Amino acid sequence: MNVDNAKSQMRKGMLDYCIMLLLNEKPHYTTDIIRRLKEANLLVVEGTLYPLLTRLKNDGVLSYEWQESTQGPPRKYYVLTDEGREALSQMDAAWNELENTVHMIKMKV
Amino acid sequence: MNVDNAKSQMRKGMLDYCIMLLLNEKPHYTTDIIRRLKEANLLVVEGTLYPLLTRLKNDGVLSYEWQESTQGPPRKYYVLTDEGREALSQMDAAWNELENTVHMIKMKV
DNA sequence: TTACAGTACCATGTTATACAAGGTATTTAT
DNA sequence: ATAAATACCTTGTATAACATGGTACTGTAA
Repeated sequence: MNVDNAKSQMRKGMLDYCIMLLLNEKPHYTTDIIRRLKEANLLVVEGTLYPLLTRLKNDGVLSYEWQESTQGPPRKYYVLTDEGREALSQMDAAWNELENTVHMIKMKV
Repeated sequence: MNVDNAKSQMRKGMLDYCIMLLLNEKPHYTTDIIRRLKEANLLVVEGTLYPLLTRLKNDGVLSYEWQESTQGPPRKYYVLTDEGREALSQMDAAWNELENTVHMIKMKV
C-alpha cells in the first residue's frame, strides 16, 4: 500500500476547508496561502492551488482584488464572500462530524 | 457552492482509514461495515464499498475468509493483514497530523 | 535598451476516489 | 417452482490533487 497516496487522498476536500479558514481571517494571495499552509504542515503546490481558487471563485464563495506589490507584478488577493462565510460554517459542522466519526469508531475498538 | 459535494470530498480517503480501523477490531463483512459506519454517522453505499475492499485487498492490507451464514448466502469476512496493521499506524499518524493542521489554522484566526 | 532573474499568474493531462445504477448468484420460505 | 431476501460485483461519471510546462509583468545590471 502506498501510504503517501492515502495521505494525499485524506487531504482531498480538506484543502477547500483550510483555505476558506485562512481567508476568513484576512485576504491572502497565492504565495501567502502556500506559506501559511506549510507552517501548518500542509504542503501544497501551485498546480493544486490555482485551479482550486478559480473553482471556489466560480462557486461564489470567493472573490478577489488586485493589489500592487512593492516587488514584482501585482497580486490577486482572495477574500471570502458572504456566501463563502455561510458555506464555511456548514463545513465547520462537516469537519466536526468527521472528527466525531473517527472518534466513535476508535472508541468501540 | 454545493456543500454536500464538499462534504463528500472531505470524506475521500477517510473511508480507507475508517474501514481499516473497524477491521483492526475484528473481521467484518460488507453489510457489517456499512451498519457500523452508519452508527458513526458515515453513510456509505455498496457501490462505494465493494471496489474499495477489493482495492485494499490488492494492495495487501486486507485479506478475507468465506464464512457460512445461517440466513442467506456465504459472506466474505475481511481481516487486516500484518502489512495492513503497519499501514494503519501510519494512517493514524496522518490523521492526527490533519487534525493538528486544522487546529493550527483555526488558532491563528 | 537589451538581457536576465524573480515573481506571479494560468492551463493541460494523468491518476485516483466516491457514487449511482444495474446486474448475478445463493439461500430460504411459500 | 417461484419469489423474496441477502450477498456479491461491475461499469460509467464527476471531481480533486498534482506534475509539468508555459505566459506576463517588474526591476536590475550590463
